[in-house]
Amino acid sequence: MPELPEVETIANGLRLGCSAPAEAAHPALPGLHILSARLLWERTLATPTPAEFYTRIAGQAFESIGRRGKFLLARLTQDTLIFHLRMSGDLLVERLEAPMAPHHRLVLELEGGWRLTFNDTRKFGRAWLVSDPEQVTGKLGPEPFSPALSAPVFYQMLQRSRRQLKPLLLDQSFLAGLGNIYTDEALHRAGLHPLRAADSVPADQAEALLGAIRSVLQAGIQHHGASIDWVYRGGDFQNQFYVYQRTGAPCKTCGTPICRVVIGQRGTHFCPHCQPEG
DNA sequence: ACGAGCGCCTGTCGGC
DNA sequence: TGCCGACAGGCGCTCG
Repeated sequence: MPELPEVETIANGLRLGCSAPAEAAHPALPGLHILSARLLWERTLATPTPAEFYTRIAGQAFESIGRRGKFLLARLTQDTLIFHLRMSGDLLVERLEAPMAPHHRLVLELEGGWRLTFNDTRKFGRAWLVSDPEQVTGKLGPEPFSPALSAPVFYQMLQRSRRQLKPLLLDQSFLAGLGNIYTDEALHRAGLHPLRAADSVPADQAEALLGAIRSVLQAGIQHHGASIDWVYRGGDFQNQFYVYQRTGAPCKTCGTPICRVVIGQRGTHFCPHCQPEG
């Protein structure tokens, strides 16, 4: 579940805790101490070595929870613990005595009988424990909601690239946080073809694209993200899709069947009428 | 500088 | 039923 709105949803849950359904209730992380760590799949930990990780993280406490692009950042007493969920990662706060679900890859034992678990079916997710988060997030492009990212700035960013819009928007060093779903949805809202060359987009359409990116991400966050397949956390943005996974279905705007093509090895969905080429 | 291909993993689904 | 390929919300690495 790992695009910006899903990571934001998970970060909010860890930051604020949850009291609602009793079986999912858990405390907020900030303030809680980490007693010990256990790695169940070694490659989940990008850095440091497991031995150093265990000794360094024990005794630290969570201070704050943040997000940068698709990275979730947990600021600890001394270091920053960073997660990237990739395709199937998830973070859960559970009772220590609860049975261990399949696919748990990293477990932090917390004070008060709780544990933070990183669950990741496909094992693509990664964790880092670093003193400076820039070591991990340093190459990311701007945050989509950054006030510094004005329409003229975004237009200039597009002008500097001749790449196709779809792969460019997926490039995290260009803009941080978009993935396959929200890119397709944003391009549809902006009426832009995914193969369109970035430097061919005029200023007014660049502004519309930035607005579409922000509105689709905002809608995703308001719906607590999208829940697809086996990964379900209560989000329901999947019911709001206009193009993603709607191949052959009528466009909600004009009725034309939605097309699916492969661009940069990623399934890409668009309306050939609302998003004309050139 | 860029795109294509592949590796990393597990699971589901549709077709035969 | 069983097998097999395609596909999946990501990204880093090669190689042209």
